[in-house]
Amino acid sequence: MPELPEVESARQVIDRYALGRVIAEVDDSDTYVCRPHTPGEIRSALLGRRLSAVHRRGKSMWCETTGVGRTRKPGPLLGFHLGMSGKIVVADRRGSEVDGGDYWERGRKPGDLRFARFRLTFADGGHLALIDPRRLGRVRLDPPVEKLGPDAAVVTRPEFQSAMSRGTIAVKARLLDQEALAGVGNLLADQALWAARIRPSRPVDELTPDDVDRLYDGVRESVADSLADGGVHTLSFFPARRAGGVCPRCGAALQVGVVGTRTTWWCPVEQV
DNA sequence: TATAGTGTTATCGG
DNA sequence: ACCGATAACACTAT
Repeated sequence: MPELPEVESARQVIDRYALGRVIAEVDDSDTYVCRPHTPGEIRSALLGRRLSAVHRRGKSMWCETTGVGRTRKPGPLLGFHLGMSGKIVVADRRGSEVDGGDYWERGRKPGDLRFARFRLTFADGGHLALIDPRRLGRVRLDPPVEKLGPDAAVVTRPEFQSAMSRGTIAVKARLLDQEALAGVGNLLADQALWAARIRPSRPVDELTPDDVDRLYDGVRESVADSLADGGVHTLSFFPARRAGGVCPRCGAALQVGVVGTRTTWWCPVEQV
């Protein structure tokens, strides 16, 4: 289930395997995943064009599109969000697939399009599909990416300080706010707060400048590690995050609760 | 068998 | 304006 590193690997799959191919057909019939568009709206915007570039900010991706004519006229942006169960697969003419890695959905067999909620068919016979059993993902034209905060992989310290200022909300809830900081999900948030030794329920207005500094380091380090190691499952705090789990540093029994509506694990001894 | 879940968005109430 | 809670989505893992 995707967080920032999994979205980045999906972006790389599109970048490497889908760019430049001409769009010959579009299945945008899933009205929930393609909301607020009506069926055929994305199709008619994309037919005959090609994907020319792909970007990521936080957990959102979008493709630039261009016409195939001499002018390569820029067209609408095609946005993707993987939600909680989404996965991008790109296939060649023979149906042979590549995807962003085996990070979830271990049971799915390559080529299984049962849960394809959106599909571009290319003129060469291959396709790009969003596989998404729970339909929590999203495909839309011209996604509002300008509303997102700075990307967690490249956010600067001053930007982060600004994102953590104002209000009284729990620090974990703020980390999860994609308009404040884009790309931190539930697991990365727990990891970063554990690394910084900060209790997830601490109100942001009670954080000291030193707390914010350590949290910045924790976020950057957690994101960098998960990007380097291929996903949030590789994070050091992840294995402890279960019933009976103990703090990997001090061995204390972890505490579990709900913060910012999400299940949260933390070390009650070290995270104060 | 029952329940929780690595996400987002909209809405309601305080 | 801010914040917490809830529902919706529909499937998988435990």
